[in-house]
Amino acid sequence: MNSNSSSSPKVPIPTLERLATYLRFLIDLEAAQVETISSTDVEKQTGINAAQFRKDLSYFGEFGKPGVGYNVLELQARIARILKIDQLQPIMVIGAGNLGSALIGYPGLTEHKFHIAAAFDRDPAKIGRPQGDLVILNEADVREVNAEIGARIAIICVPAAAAQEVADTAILAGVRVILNFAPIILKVPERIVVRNVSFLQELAVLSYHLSGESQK
Amino acid sequence: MNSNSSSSPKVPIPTLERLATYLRFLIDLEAAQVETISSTDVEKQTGINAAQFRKDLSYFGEFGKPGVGYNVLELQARIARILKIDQLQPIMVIGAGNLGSALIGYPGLTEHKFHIAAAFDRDPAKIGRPQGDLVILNEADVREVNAEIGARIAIICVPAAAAQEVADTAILAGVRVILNFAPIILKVPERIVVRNVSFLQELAVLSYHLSGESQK
DNA sequence: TGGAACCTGTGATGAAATTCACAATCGCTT
DNA sequence: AAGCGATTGTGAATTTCATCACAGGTTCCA
Ligand SMILES: NC(=O)c1ccc[n+]([C@@H]2O[C@H](COP(=O)([O-])OP(=O)(O)OC[C@H]3O[C@@H](n4cnc5c(N)ncnc54)[C@H](O)[C@@H]3O)[C@@H](O)[C@H]2O)c1
Ligand SMILES: NC(=O)c1ccc[n+]([C@@H]2O[C@H](COP(=O)([O-])OP(=O)(O)OC[C@H]3O[C@@H](n4cnc5c(N)ncnc54)[C@H](O)[C@@H]3O)[C@@H](O)[C@H]2O)c1
Repeated sequence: MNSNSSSSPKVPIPTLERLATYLRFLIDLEAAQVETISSTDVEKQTGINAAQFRKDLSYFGEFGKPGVGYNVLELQARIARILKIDQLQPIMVIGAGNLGSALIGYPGLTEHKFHIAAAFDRDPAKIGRPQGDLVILNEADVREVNAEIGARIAIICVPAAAAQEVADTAILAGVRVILNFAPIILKVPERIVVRNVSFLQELAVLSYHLSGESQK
Repeated sequence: MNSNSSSSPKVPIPTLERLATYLRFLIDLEAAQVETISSTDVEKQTGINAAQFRKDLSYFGEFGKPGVGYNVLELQARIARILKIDQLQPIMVIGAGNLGSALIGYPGLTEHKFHIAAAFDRDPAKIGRPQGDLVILNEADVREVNAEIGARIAIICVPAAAAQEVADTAILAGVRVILNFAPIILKVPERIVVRNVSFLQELAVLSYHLSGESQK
């Protein structure tokens, strides 16, 4: 049921997930004026196995120098390139409620070259309201607006009952990948990639780990 | 770097994650007044492989009846029990900014028997302010307050720079597992389980999938 | 009562991801 | 210019996870 549409050498999804972690880490290293880092340093500071780090990178070429390590700035740039966030990546947010608003105001996105180009809602009370740098637009105009901004990423922050519908709309408007916060499994065409974020799922796993001896 | 501190029969983490999905699904089925469901139905409606579903459950005993399937209510109850959310599970939220506020107001938590018992912040402008059913408390009082409420789960919604510090505080206050939203890798004792939620990571994976031929 | 349709639980098998382990390379020191 | 410690990149080994496939239950109906 999955998504490896194009690329040839089949990069593991967990590798991609870690890539984002590395990028974050490298940005912090840059801020700390570290110029070079070795895979063992990475392991010490992030807990990610050194060989794992090297292998992850090896899917995309050679990045380091034996005996020395990796140049922080260069590696940062190359990872950004791989993830296609070396230049601003436009995103649309659908649903400007509690969660959508938090995202719209989140500066971390910009730091990683994600740019919320438009936010939509269906509630007349919200449409037209300024929110951060944006004005909330009418969800009915998704298609028309996206013809201009060309977002291929949509973030869905509407209630579960509306999620499938707005996903369909977004796809019609040219969106190719979706980050879904609604607790529902979206049905989408093969070519569309969806990732779900579920706080409940995370909490459930944690709760499970509250092992046997409840009070101590 | 990881978390499988205790349990004996070694349940795969992905299984635990799916358990929460099943629970959500079963709640929706209950609302739709479905009484019984088979693993093949689950596959049809969620996309999760039927054998996977059965195997996931098999780690915890036998739940179904051959030829019939699973009783929705019973399975729901048993999964909730496994995940320790069969009765209200108290949680503390630290950081009542954009994200923390969204969580505090999120009704989905209650539906899954998670209960935000207290929310803390350090900003004097926020302390004392009502928020949903709660009043924001002073972060300096985490320990004292938790002696009363006994939360073992903490959700960290403070800026990265403060995250390690509040994690330490939470652990001192008796917290055993942490859901961390700050983009930083927390250093915690072995026995503490941490899960990180990173929107940036999710977006990065999606962005990667915007394959080759950029404009169409 | 017997047989067909339908399901579960699980050992066996296969696929994917992680980790190991080592030859090859680099820069420094003498 | 040769030797050494550090570090990379990557096949091979290992571990973890997903799927297959089937022996047994269960129900229904004739
Ligand atoms: N708030 C949280 O902490 C949280 C946590 C996890 C998951 N979620 C999920 O995220 C989603 C949004 O949560 P929230 O708390 O922001 O809810 P919310 O009710 O605050 O916001 C939902 C917004 O979507 C808008 N909306 C409804 N139908 C729409 C449509 N068809 N088109 C466009 N906009 C539409 C509403 O007007 C509202 O502004 C929900 O599915 C929720 O389950 C929220
Ligand atoms: N907003 C988002 O959409 C989003 C998305 C992903 C990740 N995050 C991460 O979540 C965290 C919170 O994000 P946010 O948008 O809510 O930020 P925010 O600035 O709106 O809120 C942070 C809150 O933490 C409080 N705080 C700071 N130091 C504290 C301390 N020591 N103890 C207690 N409270 C303290 C601040 O007073 C503030 O109220 C950040 O780490 C951010 O990177 C946010």
